[in-house]
Amino acid sequence: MSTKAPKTAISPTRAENYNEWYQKIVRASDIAELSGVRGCQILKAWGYGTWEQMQHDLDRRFKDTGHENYYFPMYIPISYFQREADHVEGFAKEMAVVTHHRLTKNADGKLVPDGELEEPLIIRPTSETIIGESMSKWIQSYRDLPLLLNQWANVSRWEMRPRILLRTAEFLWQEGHTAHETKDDAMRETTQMLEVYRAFCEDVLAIPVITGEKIAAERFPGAVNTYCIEAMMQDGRALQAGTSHYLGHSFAKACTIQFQSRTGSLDYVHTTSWGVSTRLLGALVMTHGDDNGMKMPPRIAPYQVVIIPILREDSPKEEIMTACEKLKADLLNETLDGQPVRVKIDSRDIQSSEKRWDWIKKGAPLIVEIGAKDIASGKVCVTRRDKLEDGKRFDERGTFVGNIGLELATIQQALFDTAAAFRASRLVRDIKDWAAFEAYFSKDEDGGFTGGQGFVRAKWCGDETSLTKLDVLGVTVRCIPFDQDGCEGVCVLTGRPATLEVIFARAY
RNA sequence: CGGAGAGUAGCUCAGCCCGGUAGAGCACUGCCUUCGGGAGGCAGGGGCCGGAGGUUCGAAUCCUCUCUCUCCGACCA
Repeated sequence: MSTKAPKTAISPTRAENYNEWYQKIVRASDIAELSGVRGCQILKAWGYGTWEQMQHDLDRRFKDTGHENYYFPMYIPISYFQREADHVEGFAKEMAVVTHHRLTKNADGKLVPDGELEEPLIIRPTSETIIGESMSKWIQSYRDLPLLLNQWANVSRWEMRPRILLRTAEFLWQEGHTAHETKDDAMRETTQMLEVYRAFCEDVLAIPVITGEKIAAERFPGAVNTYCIEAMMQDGRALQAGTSHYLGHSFAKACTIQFQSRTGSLDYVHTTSWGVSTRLLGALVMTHGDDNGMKMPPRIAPYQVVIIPILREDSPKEEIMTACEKLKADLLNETLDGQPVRVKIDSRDIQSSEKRWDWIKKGAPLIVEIGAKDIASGKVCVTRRDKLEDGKRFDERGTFVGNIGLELATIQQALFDTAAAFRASRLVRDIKDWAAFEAYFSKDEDGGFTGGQGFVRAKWCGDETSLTKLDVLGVTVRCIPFDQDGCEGVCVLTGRPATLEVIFARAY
C-alpha cells in the first residue's frame, strides 16, 4: 500500500489551524518538544544550537558595550524578593517555592519532603533582588559606577497556560543588570540595550520589530519605564521579543544600593535591567516558518549548508564521501560576516530523500546534494530552503563555493524582506474611530491565518481607563512607538483629542 | 485557577457504550527489489492500555481520586 505523500510537510497548514501548525512545526523542525514535567520543554540539538548562535552573537554585543558576565544563585530568599512591593505584586502568583532540603521515605516507602527550611527560597523569576543585594555591597562610591553586568541563566515562572517556546515554567535567557550614577546614564543604557536587541532581531534573526515604550499597565513590576521590541507573527499577533527597563530607584531603595557622590552626598544608584529569552526561538518559528517547516535565517542557523551524499548501491561511495568532505573543507574557507561558513555533512544511513526533507523541515538555508553524476559534471545540486518552489538547481562547484557568502547574505535579506512585507501588509494606519477599530478586530478571516488580524497604529488619548473597551476584543496596547508623528488627531477609543500614537494588537 | 476535550506501540488513532487480559497505519529491525528522491515486497521487534485505589471470578472497558496535554477564559517582566 502506498500512501500518498502529503503536499506539505507540516499538517495542518497555517491557514487550516495556526495554533496546531505551530505546535507541529516546533516538533517537526526538531527545535523543541514538551517534557514530562508540567509546563517544561526540552530544547533539542537544532533548537539549542540556534540558541547558542544567539548567545554568541548577543554576548559579543554585550561585551562590546562594556558588560561582563556574572552568575548569581538560582535560589532567592523570600526576604530578598519581597523588598520591592511592585515586584512582589507582579510575580508572586507564579513562583516556584523551595520549602524543604531533603527527602525521606515514609511508612509506605514513598519519598516525601523532609527538613523544612527556616526561610523558604523561591526559584528566580528574574534576579533584580538577588543581584541588588550584591550590588549594595559592591558599590561604595561614584567611582564604582557604572556597574555593567549580565547573566546567562534559567528562570522559572509558574505559568498557568504553557505554550512551547513562548511561555514555559522554565526558560533560558540573559538578564542584564546595571547601576548608574545618574538618571541620564541609566536611560542611555536602557535605550542602548534596546537598540542592541533591535539590531540583533532585525539583522541576525531577520525579524522586523517595532521599538517603543510600554504603557504603565504593561510595565515590568518595579520599573519606572519599560521599553520593548514588538514583532508581528504570521497570525497577526504581537510578540514581545525583548525588553529593557529603567528601574529608577526602585531596587536601589529596596536593596539599599547607595554610593557616595562626587559632592559627598549619599545617593541611590539608578538601575536598569534588560533581557531576551529562548522565546526568540518561538518568534523565529512564527516569523519564518511555512507549511513545509522552518526557514532558519543564515546568520543564526546552526548549519548554513547541509551536504547530503547521494549514495546508491552502485555508487562509488568513497569517492562521493571524499567529494563531500572536500566541498565542506572548501566551504569552511569561505565566510559570512567574517565568520567561517557552518557546514554539516549528513552521513546518516537513511534514504537521501528522507534526509532532504529532514533538513527542509529544520530549515537549513542551503541543502547540497552530491552524487556520482555531480562529481562527473563538476557541479553541485542546490536547494534553497526559502525558495523551495524553485526546485533544485545545478551550479558549477567553484561558482557555488565562491558565491556562498553572498548567497547566504542574500537569503538572510530575503527572509527579512518577506517578513517586513508581511508586517507592512497587516500594519493598519487608517483606522480613526471606534467603529472602524471594532470592525477591524472583529472581522472574519480575510485570506490570512487565524487570530490576531494585525497591528493597528492609531491615536490614543493616554487615559488607561479607556482601555477597558479593548477587553472584549482581546486587544492591548503593545507599545508607544518611538517614531511618533506628533500630529494632532482623535483618540480611536474615546474620540478625544490626542497626539500619542500607539500600536494596538492581540498579543502572545 | 474556572469551563470543555483528550491520554491505548516512537507517532496518528481504533477498541470502551454492551467487562473475558490489545489492534491498524506510519515509524523501527532484518532480507530482497528499488532509489537524483519524502519508495515497494516479505518477515520481525515493540504496549502490563497515564498513575493509584475500588467494583468484579475477570477491567483498556464500570466507579473514585490523581497526573499530564490540548482548546476557551482569567492571569501573564
